[in-house]
Amino acid sequence: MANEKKIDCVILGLLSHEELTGYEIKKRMDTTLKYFWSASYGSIYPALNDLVHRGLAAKREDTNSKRKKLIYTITEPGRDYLKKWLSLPVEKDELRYETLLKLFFGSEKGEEQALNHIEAFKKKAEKELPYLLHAETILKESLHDDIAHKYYLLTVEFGIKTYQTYLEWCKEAKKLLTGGQ
Amino acid sequence: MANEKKIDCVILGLLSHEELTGYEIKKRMDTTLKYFWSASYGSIYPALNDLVHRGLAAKREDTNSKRKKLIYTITEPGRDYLKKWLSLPVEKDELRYETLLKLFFGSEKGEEQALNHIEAFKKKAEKELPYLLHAETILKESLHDDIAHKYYLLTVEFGIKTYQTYLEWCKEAKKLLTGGQ
DNA sequence: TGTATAATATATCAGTCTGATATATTATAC
DNA sequence: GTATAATATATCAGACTGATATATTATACA
Repeated sequence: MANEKKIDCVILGLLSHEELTGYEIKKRMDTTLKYFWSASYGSIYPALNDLVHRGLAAKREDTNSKRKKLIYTITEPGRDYLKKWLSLPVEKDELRYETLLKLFFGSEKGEEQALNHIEAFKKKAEKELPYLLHAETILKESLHDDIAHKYYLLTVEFGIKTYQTYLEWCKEAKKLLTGGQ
Repeated sequence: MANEKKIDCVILGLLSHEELTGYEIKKRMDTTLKYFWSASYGSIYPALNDLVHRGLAAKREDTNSKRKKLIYTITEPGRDYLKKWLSLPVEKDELRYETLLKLFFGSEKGEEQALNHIEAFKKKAEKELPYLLHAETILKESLHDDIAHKYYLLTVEFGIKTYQTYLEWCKEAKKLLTGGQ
């Protein structure tokens, strides 16, 4: 009961908002959710088949479009399953930063290498921030159009705050390494 | 060449500082590294055997202690392997927060449930912060005793800054949900 | 009009890693 | 004296990634 497969829950979550193909689910992962979650095709497609088997999602072929397309929707049991999972306490929040790992063992290679990793980390944060700030503007404007927007905004604000903190840390980290005090 | 197994690199990193048993490696993971990395016994023990096979680590039995103990050390090829990995660019920094996932889909269950998840998240951050602040003090005091301490401090400062930001976000998130905007 | 390239779409698989479990010994608390 | 915690190694089913395969449709541009 406590160990729902995460991939099932994310997919049902996305399907609770709109009907989607496997390909579109992957796109949502790589754009909207990527700041706090990710998933590969290797888990999405098998999970979709499994969800249909268990009656939590329904599959239909799109006859309108020329391209072969399998569109998935959430069922009532699927919505119940999602709600149950949402009300269970969070099992795990995990940060897995290779950058910090390489810095932790950094004395083996020295300051220059460490500074390179910090610079690369800084560039990634600088690149992502504009997207989050743009999402913030859009969501604030349309906050009352859809109840869900408030919840999206929560996660966007988290991203903005943490990325800004990352940039501050980069500055301090460089100072610490280059011996400035 | 580009795809070194992460578990091998972390273990070699830890062994580059001191000789360790598999059990002690797991303890380092669960205390020092847990803020940005994790690993299970199911990957540690097989990896240790593999590292010995490839000549990157050496194993010896501890004859002093009464308890059966297998102590691992890093070899010169192992140190070369570690240095090579440290100089390669970071492949992936990943944040995987179930809390944000549940908040993103939060409209399905409503504000109360979302506030519960935020409260639990806050408590976790509040619980971890003192350990990081304590580590900061210790490391700052002993900064010149060991070159490695500067690099440890880098990761501790990252933890402190991000956890403090999490707490600020919790406050804002609650305000946003309870309509105080 | 042809054609190269990008985007859409589904699917599979070897290999990595987790979480759980099993087993056994030694130290500590009461 | 004995229950419990800590030390120590090991294995395995199942989850998930990253890569790859395959095919179709849309777009760019010459």
